[in-house]
Amino acid sequence: MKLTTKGRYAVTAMMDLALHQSEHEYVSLKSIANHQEISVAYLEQIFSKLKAGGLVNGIRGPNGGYRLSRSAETISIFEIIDAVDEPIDITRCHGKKDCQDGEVCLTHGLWTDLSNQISSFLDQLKLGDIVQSERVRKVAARQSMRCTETQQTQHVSFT
Amino acid sequence: MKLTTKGRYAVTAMMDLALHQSEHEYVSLKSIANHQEISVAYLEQIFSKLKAGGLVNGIRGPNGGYRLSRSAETISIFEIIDAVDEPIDITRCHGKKDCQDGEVCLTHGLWTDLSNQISSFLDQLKLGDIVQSERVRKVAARQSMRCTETQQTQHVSFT
DNA sequence: GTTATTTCCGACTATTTTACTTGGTTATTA
DNA sequence: TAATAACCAAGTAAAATAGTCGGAAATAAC
Repeated sequence: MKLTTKGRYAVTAMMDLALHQSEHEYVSLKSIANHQEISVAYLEQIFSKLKAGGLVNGIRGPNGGYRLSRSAETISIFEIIDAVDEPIDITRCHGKKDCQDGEVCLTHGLWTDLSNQISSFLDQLKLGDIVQSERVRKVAARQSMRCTETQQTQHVSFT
Repeated sequence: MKLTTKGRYAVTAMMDLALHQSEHEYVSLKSIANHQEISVAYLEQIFSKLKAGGLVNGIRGPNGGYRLSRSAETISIFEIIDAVDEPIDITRCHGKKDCQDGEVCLTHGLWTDLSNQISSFLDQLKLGDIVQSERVRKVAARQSMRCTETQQTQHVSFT
């Protein structure tokens, strides 16, 4: 798996859903866009993948929007990132194990170990855990108050 | 930190050094290039960073090349990757903690936790550990026998 | 039934990053 | 003096990323 801004946006947006879907039946992308300073168009792209991954349900029209398809406690961060970022394998030989003369490459095991390490960490972490945390609740409360402000361009460097 | 093919090449090249510096006083980039199917020019770029990071010593001229500056047991995989790949911070706000109205962003803690998780895993892993492994030794032995073969282009997808 | 809202969808584009190559210079040994 | 090999700066092609744009279809409110 890969970690890009798209993946981070996805996690942030899913947290926004988890935090606000008690207030409104469905949460619109517009409101998420306001909270998180991501364009609606880009959120659409992200949510089409989240929907394809079965993580959210969407309905159209006025008062429409999205909901989590399951409880936040059962959705892992891994699932979210995995749904939006292209899967990649960290190994040089694409997991084929025959990158060099039909044998595994020198560092094959190292990269698969690392990959597993990251995946398992993110899979243990549930959306619900993060939403629970006190700090997140505070930030969310603050964000609710300031929904329309000048957009800052975020120059993000993690690809 | 970032994980790119350059970082993987660096680790692989460092392993090659560790495996062969007992045979020759200094190991040339040419020989590494033959073993690992990386161009000498690209290896030069990588080694200039490894040298700047204090991980290797190089000397010029015939029979010249590189050596590990310390024992393989004391060099971590983290150090190697950190030396060649641009450092990046995984958080949206560049670690400033004031990405939104002077407070931390919604998922700030999540990304720093993940970043720390990855770094600590890679820092515990020493070059020596990997060289020790039986499998690696076997692959290295095989590679020693086939130093001049047609170059395969490796289409790597982990950025 | 018309209008506003919102998801849905495909294609397009600018920028950045990656993964190299090229063309030299300098040091060292034989 | 010739060969070898590190050293260095800059350039480049391809890929990936981070979006935008223009519409179409569904639904609710009026």
